[in-house]
Parts: sequence; structure tokens; C-alpha cells
Amino acid sequence: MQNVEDAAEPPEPVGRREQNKIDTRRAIAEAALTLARTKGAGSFTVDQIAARAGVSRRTFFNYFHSAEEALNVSTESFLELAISSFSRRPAGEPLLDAMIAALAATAKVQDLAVHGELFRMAAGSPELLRAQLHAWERAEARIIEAVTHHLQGGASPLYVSALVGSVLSCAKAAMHDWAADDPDRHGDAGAALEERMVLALSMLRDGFAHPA
Amino acid sequence: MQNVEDAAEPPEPVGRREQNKIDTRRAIAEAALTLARTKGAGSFTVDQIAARAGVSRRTFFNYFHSAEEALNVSTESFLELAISSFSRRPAGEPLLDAMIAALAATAKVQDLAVHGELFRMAAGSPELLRAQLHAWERAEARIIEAVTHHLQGGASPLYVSALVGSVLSCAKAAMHDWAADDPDRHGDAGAALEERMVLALSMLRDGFAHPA
DNA sequence: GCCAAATTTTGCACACTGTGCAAGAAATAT
DNA sequence: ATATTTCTTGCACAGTGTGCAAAATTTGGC
Repeated sequence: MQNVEDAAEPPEPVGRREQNKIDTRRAIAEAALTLARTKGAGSFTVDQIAARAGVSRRTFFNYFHSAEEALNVSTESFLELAISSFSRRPAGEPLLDAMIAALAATAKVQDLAVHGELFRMAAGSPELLRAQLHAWERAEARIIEAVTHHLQGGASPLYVSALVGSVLSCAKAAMHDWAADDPDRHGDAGAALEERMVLALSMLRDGFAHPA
Repeated sequence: MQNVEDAAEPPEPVGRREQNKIDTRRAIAEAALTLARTKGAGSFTVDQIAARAGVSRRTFFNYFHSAEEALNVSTESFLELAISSFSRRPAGEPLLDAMIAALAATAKVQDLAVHGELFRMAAGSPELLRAQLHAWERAEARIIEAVTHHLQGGASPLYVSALVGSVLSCAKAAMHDWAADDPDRHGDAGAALEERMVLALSMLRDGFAHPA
């Protein structure tokens, strides 16, 4: 039982400590999601999550500040991926193009069904909604920082934050619209979401001149 | 003590019941704001608010769901005003123009210093930030509804929600930028905020083509 | 393999939150 | 004046979130 990790990561010393933490985190998040599916968004307790994940109540709070935060792991990772995707765009590329490309790419990759679920759940759970909004807000702050750095002083703070906010609003609108469609209809969910992302961001680029 | 209200409102039967509720609400909100200023954003309890407002803890919860909600009365009323201002715009007016005008008008009228304060407080209090984001979200939903109604089916849901989200993001960015400036510098805060609103929304109308 | 140091988990205590309920107080209607 | 509606309050109760110190686990040196 010693060679658990000799396939993928060369310079990654994944000791048992870190691996255990990752596993625990995942177990908690999964437990929370299962409970949300079973009993509904705001209708279960931290104790239930902890029990299902096989940890103590106290340990749960070592990983998350609230039940809703545990549910949003998926949202966070989506945004995380979008950010890293953006930061890997070529330097000269126009901002909006880079953002569109990054978001569209992310829409393909991610485990999308869950996001639709979460979006819909949030409609009936204020606490969950607040947590999601907060996650987007944190992502926005990070993207603003990245873009500011990317433009190297070539734009006012107001410009950057208005731009980033608008882009994320369009992405959110796209996800909202996408999630509102009945969940498991046509085959490629990724394509459907990507299409809407591109569409919404094109509208933005147009300055919303044409009510398409 | 019988003619307490015979000066301004002709057809408004403001009974003692309603007036008391209004007063209580205001007293609670003020108490919360005072405490936030004194002890810091997340560093006081509901009991303290209730005590200072002269009501029972239970009554507090009859008016607000949380301490943060009580703090956000001001934010809510700002958005409320913006919405009603928008809905009074002439029918033929282009959407973006109407929204710009509505927000700019609201920026002048409102009791602005408090908003700056709240924005800055939110930076150090996750719970308050979430509450504010939630307030904006609720306003967004209402505006989307208003705009949809205003356009009478002439635009896709995606267009409307992307547009409204972007506009509000710009407004938020403007307030953020405005609040970040040192609080009490030049005379007319309203003008400063209005200017930024118009600026940010002009950028939006440009499709953010020029990094001004 | 075994022990010491570092880190993580856990139980416990404690202050605080948010809500249902029923009794009491205040405003309104008759 | 009194009956009725509406608001306030106290109480109970389940749940939250965090500090703290005692286990339990992992890591590294020998």
C-alpha cells in the first residue's frame, strides 16, 4: 500500500496528510450534495452532513464555515477553472475575446449537470443563494486583480471593475438561462451552455444595441 | 394629541398601527447602524440592537431575519428608489438611456454618505457583504421583470437578464469606486457618484471598446 | 521498528441565532 | 365601553459557529 501515487504527478509530494484532507473535503461536499438532493436545499443540518461524511461535527467546521459553503464547492471550482483558463490566454489578445474564450472553454470542460442543479436549488434557498453570490463576488475580485495586472495600468479601476462585473453578469445570465431549460433534454449540455455564453457576451460587446 | 398627521398626506390613512411599525423599523435600523459604527461590522449581537432600539429580541426578528438585514435598509431603499425611478421613464425611450437616467437621478437624491459607509463595512464583514449582494440580486430580479414587461416580448430572456445584470454591475462598480475615494473630500458627493455612474454605463454602451 | 514533533480530529462548553407558540398589550372598530 | 384585530413579548427549543485542550494520526529522525 505504498505506491498509491506514482502515475500522474512527478513533483507533487502528496503525503497522506494532504491526501486525507482532500478526501475528507470531498466526502463532506458529496454528503452535503446528496442531502440537498434528498431532503431539499435548506432542510438538513450540519450534523447530518458530518454523520454521512463520517466525521465529527467539529471537523466539518474545520473545513467549511456553513452547510451552504460545502454545497458550493462545485461552483467555486468552476470559477477557479475559468480564472486559470483566462490567465493562460495569450498576452496581446483583446480583453473581451480572452474572457469569452476562457468562459466558453470552461463551459465545455466542467461537470455541468451539478451547476444547473445548484442554480435551481438556490432559487428556493436564500442561504444557498447568498453563498453562491459570495463565491461569484470573490471570483470577481480575483479576476479584477488579474485583468488589472494584465493591462499594466492601461485602464482605470472603474473601467476594469465595470467590465469584469459585466462579463460575469453575462456569464451568470447564460448559466441561469441554461439552467432554466429542462435539465436533461438534448445530448450536449456543454455545447448548449457555451452557445449561450458566447451569445450573451456578444450582446455585451455590442453594447446591447440590438434586442436580439 | 389627536392631530398628529394633518400636514402632508391627504389620502394616506396613516393609523397609529402603521406609524408605530414604521417607527420601530427605523429605530431598529438606526440602532444597528450605530452599533456597526461603534463596535465594527460583525461585532455585535441582535440582543444589543434590540436593547438599543427599545424592543424585545423577539420583536427584532419580527422585522428582520438577521442583524445584517437591518443594516441594509439603506441599500434596499436606494435600489427601491432606482426601480421606481426607472419605471417612471417614458415608454419610447431606449433602454440603456432610461436606466442611465434612472440611476443617475437616484444617485443625486439619496442619502449617500451611508451607502459609502456600508460598502466599506462590507469589505470587512462577509455576512454583511452577502446580505448586500442578496439585496442587489433581489433588485435585479425585479428590474428584469420590469424590463421584460416594458419590452413586451421584444427580447429574449437571456438578452434582458444579461443587460440588466451588466447595468447593475456597472452601477455597483461606480459605487465601489466612489466609496473607495476618501469619504468626505469634496463638497458634492452626489455629483461625484452620478458622474461615475454615467461614465461606467457609457463604457457599457461602448461595449467596453476603449479602455478609458 | 520506535520514539518525539507536528498536525489533525474530536468532544465539550458556551454564546448566539432564528422560529413556533401562546399569553399579554395596544390600536381599531362597533 | 367593549369586542376584535393586530402587534409585542417571553419562553422553549433546535441549531450554529468557535475556542480550547485532550486524543489520535502522520511524519521524520534515529
